[in-house]
Amino acid sequence: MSIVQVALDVPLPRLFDYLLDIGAAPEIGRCVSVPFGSGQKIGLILGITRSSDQPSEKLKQVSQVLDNFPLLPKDWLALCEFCARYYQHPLGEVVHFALPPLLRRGKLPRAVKDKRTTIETASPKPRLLPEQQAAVDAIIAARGFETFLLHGITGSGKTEVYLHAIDALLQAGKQALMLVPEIALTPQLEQRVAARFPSARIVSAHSGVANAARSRAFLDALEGRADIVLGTRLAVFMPLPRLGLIVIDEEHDGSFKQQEGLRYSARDVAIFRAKQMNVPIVLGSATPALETFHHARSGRYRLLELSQRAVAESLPTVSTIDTRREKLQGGMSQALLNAIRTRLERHEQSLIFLNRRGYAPVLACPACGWISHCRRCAANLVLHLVDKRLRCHHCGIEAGIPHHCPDCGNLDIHPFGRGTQRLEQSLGEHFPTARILRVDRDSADSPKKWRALLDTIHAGDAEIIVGTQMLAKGHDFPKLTLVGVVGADTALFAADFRAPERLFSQLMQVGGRSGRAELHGQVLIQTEYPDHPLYRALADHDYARFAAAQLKEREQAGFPPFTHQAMLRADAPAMAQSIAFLEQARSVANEKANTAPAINIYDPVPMRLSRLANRERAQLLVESPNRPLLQNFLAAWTRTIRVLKTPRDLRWHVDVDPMEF
DNA sequence: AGCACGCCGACT
DNA sequence: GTCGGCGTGCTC
Repeated sequence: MSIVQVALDVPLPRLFDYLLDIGAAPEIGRCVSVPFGSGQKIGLILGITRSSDQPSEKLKQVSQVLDNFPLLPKDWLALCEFCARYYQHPLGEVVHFALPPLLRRGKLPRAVKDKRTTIETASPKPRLLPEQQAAVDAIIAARGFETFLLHGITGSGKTEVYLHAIDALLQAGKQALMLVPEIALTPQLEQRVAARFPSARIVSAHSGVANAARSRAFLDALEGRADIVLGTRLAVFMPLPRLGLIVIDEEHDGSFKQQEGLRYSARDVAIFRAKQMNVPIVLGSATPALETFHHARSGRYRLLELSQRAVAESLPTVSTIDTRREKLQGGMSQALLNAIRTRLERHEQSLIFLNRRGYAPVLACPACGWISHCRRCAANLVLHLVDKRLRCHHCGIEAGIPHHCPDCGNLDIHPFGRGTQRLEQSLGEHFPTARILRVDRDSADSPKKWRALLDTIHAGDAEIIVGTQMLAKGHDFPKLTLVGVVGADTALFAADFRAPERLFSQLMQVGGRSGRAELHGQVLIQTEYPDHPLYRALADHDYARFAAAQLKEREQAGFPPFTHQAMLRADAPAMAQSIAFLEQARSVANEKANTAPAINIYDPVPMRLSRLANRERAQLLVESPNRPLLQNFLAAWTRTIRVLKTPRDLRWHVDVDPMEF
């Protein structure tokens, strides 16, 4: 008779001990069915012991060992353990999250015949430019774990580098894991990979894959039948016994961070995994995350540059339109209107890119350029209209709303970025006969509608497209030669310190949508800050200069990657409850932090009201320049918070390396 | 998170 | 007298 420690899908940060009779040999990684409370649950054996902390009369018997289930490998379990520890999430929940839904419920998918379509002749391997070849050679030559940053401008052929590296790997009998952002996982990419490796078994893992297929893909990967796993962030949990290479395409993309439940960053988990499995990992982007670029500069990652375009297209001309001296017409300048008119005459397409993602509104003075800045830290104050206060989302300091500009006395101060709302109507008024298409979350709220909109654009049935970030990536519009950018300045002075980084990346991508070999592309950015370094760097297509300037600012301000952060968030029916909980959590944190110096605990801050009715959210930031220290602190802190008495309808979570402010 | 137990209001 | 509201406490 032995005792097994079982991970169960319950939000409790511990394992549960069960008796297992001698008839079945206990194995770590084995699925079991156990009695739990009044019911029955599926669990995973993570430990085997002789004794238990629990009194022996409380121990129940394992009901059934699911030995027709594959044994989950040790490295996969270690990956789950890492995530549980790093993201302060119950291990049982992590293990179950990492399993596909069918297996999670103790069911095996029905076996299907291998319906891999045999393609007659593999699609040819294009010749590589010297830079691409050098990158491929460096990746192939890696002995064990090494992190590469493949920094390549739009059109420089990053995907070809991945495919060549994967090719070399497959020939060595290894498996490859390739992660792509949510939206980018289009059938096109799957087809391209499939056409390139006709004899390889490729499996997909993303939310669009049905449950049974996802479970089969998981088993194919686990049992070594799959050669290439292609998927979104959740694919980072696919077990791969012969893993030889990990690729993260568009590594800067926000969709690699899960924003609920287990708040993991698939990019960071993948790096851990590469290290654990001692294999190389390639992070690819035209605009790497500043964290990644910082590591590449410091030599921790190896930088591979692709500076030449592999395709016969020139980069678009990027310039700014100074809107300070001009009365805008429905949010648009005369220069932008003229540029659109020219495109209409030439039967080319224009895209008006609206930057109106939910950036927290900051108060600004249009006369002198004053911005509501926090005097305690490097962040900007956010306008909360509900209670007419200005608040710092970083440190929590508050102030009233000034009646006039504190610098120049101007009475007409208002939230930044106002005035882009009317843009669509006003386009219609200026160009009454033009076919205008709006693409945003409302007009493209289903994949079907989104598809239809893209088809309309491709068919050339739209002359002016008005859209948000949705249009920035993944699609080529052959007749598009003008991108007008409106409302970009909000990101320069947003409360979120990552906003400029995202803006740069988006504008770089959206600019890449315009122009072809024979049709030169143009990007026009309307701004009140035409000399801002971000726009200047963009005009020069100089990511490195922009990144260096941003990193300098981040270092001075003490923001990531020069510090590590975690956010405690709470939501409850009333803001007062959320704040009260965070205050309580802060006071117990302060006690702990006394023994751990170099941990900064800020004040609770109400978040701007969430659209979800009747829940009000607040957050509390914790920082440390020392990651292990922060980790230890968080582990002890969450243990204490869990036993605090809280209102029934209050929920809280910890977000490690948060991306939302 | 479920799910049971438990102690106070309107009902076949 | 009971059915049922959801507060609180436990799950090896």
